[in-house]
Amino acid sequence: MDNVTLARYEARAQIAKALAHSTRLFIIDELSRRDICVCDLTEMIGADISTVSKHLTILKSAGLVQGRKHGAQIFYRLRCPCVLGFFGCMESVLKSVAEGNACCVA
Amino acid sequence: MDNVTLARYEARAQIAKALAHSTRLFIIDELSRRDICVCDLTEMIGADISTVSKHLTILKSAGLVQGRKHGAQIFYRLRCPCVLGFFGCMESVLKSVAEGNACCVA
DNA sequence: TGGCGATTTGGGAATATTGCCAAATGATGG
DNA sequence: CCATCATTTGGCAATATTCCCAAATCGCCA
Repeated sequence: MDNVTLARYEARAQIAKALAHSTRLFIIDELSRRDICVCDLTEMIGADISTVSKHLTILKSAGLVQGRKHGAQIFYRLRCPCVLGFFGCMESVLKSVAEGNACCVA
Repeated sequence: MDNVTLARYEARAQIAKALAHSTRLFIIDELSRRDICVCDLTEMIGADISTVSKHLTILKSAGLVQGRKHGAQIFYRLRCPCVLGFFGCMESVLKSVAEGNACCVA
């Protein structure tokens, strides 16, 4: 695997890593419904606000969300709704594993 | 976030984690073209065979690939081709980040 | 059965991630 | 300017991941 190819896969892996945490998946799911500020997300999640902020930083670095200032608050929004398609795929995988049968065909 | 909801997100995160490594993304990409045995994958990747075997174990535990014995070799195959859709999404994200414009709309 | 090639497992060191606290920064209104 | 609320950053301990080597296992054939 040459360096260019490797770099391509690492860039992709960075996005997958951003999705590889339950809290961040929750955030994306909620942001798919509406834009939410950090303090509201923090309350929903129940973790320290600095923890939530760092999760948002990871999602932002991956290009998945975007922050927009509104007064002292910062509202986050989903930048790439296509990731939601992946949620559906994850559900089919989980379902097929649970049932022991084949997975989605395409 | 109640426990049931959390468990659901953690199950999904497990799948995202399986995709969160360049080597494993490479493996999935190759397996989308044809079934390949561990030794061939090892040669393509250029890592220790035990490392490749562990990557395959992670993908298998996530329900993404499946091994099939053929003599002494084990051929792996993609169990859930729907993950390939995520590859396309990752490319749009990367492209939109590079160009600084909006991402995929759906 | 014995030996060989293919694969997995165990173990451990290097590295990365997670999540809290404390402190710094930013924005707003008095 | 000062106080206050919202958010980010720094730092650190706990935990998880990665990857090599060595050893164990598995399947086949002589």
